[in-house]
Amino acid sequence: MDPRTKMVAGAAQLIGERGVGATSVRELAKFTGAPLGSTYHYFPGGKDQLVQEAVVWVSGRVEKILARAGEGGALAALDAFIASWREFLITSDYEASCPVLAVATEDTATAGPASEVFKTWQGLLVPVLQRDGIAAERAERLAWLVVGSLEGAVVMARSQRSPVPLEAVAEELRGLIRAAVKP
Amino acid sequence: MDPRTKMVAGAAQLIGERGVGATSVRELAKFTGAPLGSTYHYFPGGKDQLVQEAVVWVSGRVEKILARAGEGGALAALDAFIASWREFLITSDYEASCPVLAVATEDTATAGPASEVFKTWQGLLVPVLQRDGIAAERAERLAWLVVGSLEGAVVMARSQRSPVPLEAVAEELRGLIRAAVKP
DNA sequence: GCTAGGCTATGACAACTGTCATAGTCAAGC
DNA sequence: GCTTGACTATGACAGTTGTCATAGCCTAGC
Repeated sequence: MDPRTKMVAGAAQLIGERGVGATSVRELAKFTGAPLGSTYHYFPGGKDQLVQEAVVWVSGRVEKILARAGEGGALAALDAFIASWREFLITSDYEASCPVLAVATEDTATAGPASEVFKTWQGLLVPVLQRDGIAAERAERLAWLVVGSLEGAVVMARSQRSPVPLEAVAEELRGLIRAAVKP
Repeated sequence: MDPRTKMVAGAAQLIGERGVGATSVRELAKFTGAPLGSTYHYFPGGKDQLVQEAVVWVSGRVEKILARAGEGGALAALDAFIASWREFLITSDYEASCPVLAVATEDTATAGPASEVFKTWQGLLVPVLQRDGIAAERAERLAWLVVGSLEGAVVMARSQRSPVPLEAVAEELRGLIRAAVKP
């Protein structure tokens, strides 16, 4: 893994664990084994650029999951989305939450890309829901519910250090989508 | 309003707008019109204590809303919960999101109280749902969904600078609770 | 073998952070 | 009127932050 993207991935991880403010450039360099000097070689835009790239990097991974599973229908997309968050929480031992949400919560300088990411995820879900026979307006709403509730559930699961909030939300979401798709 | 609680309230506001890391003690003092020296007079525990008190202060307000509206049944509680977040977003002109979530997202030093707050909110909702005839396990899950999805929706609405995500989530939540209560 | 350029190493800078000590103010209670 | 104690004002501290300049390394390409 090339050192540049290792820094981006490391930034995503650290931001997910401690937020943007508590993630210093020095610490990130140490964390990824890169020299501090390299940071401004790879990222002339400084910390802001690093944070932004971390956000789009995370978004790219999620988009891939969503796009691939979307072909299998709404329930498959939902399950894949849920599973990826579950795995994310478990492999981090409930230390990390979504870096995109962390960025969106903090200062507004780098919040632009984060805002687009949320819209992108929601926008990816909408046609999948529609293809399963859900009306456009309802699909828009349901897509917001799925993205919003899972983002919220991840924070709460991490904070409780327990899978319960995520699984509860997942179960209700499944029932709701199943009912919306069926009739 | 006594200057001490003015600092607590100000901390809650600033944390909701910029996160814990980006909220400095000096800025908070200036923001609330209090002298810097007073901070450590009122809060010998330093910034951590301030952050913690801000979290419980916010929680107290929400608990009061939830408890009062809960007497009117599940739908009333839900509507009150939604309304309070909507007002929160509008009066801050979509600059603020939930301070508790901001704390929970960032460092783990002060995350303990935030974690309890989420559990408290969820726990307040459960008996209200049960009293409307929803089975215990389902009520637990629905309560997590309500708290989690609204927390998520607030972040996304703020980030989109638009009420759409919140209203979408609100509408779906209303439908779900209405259906769960009825039969 | 040598040279150019991507990368590293080191160190510095000004600004800011949380924290605290100390001295000063000022109103309430005797 | 005086004293006590809550509060304010000021300034300092050590550490950390983002940022960048400069000097060195070290590997491709000729």
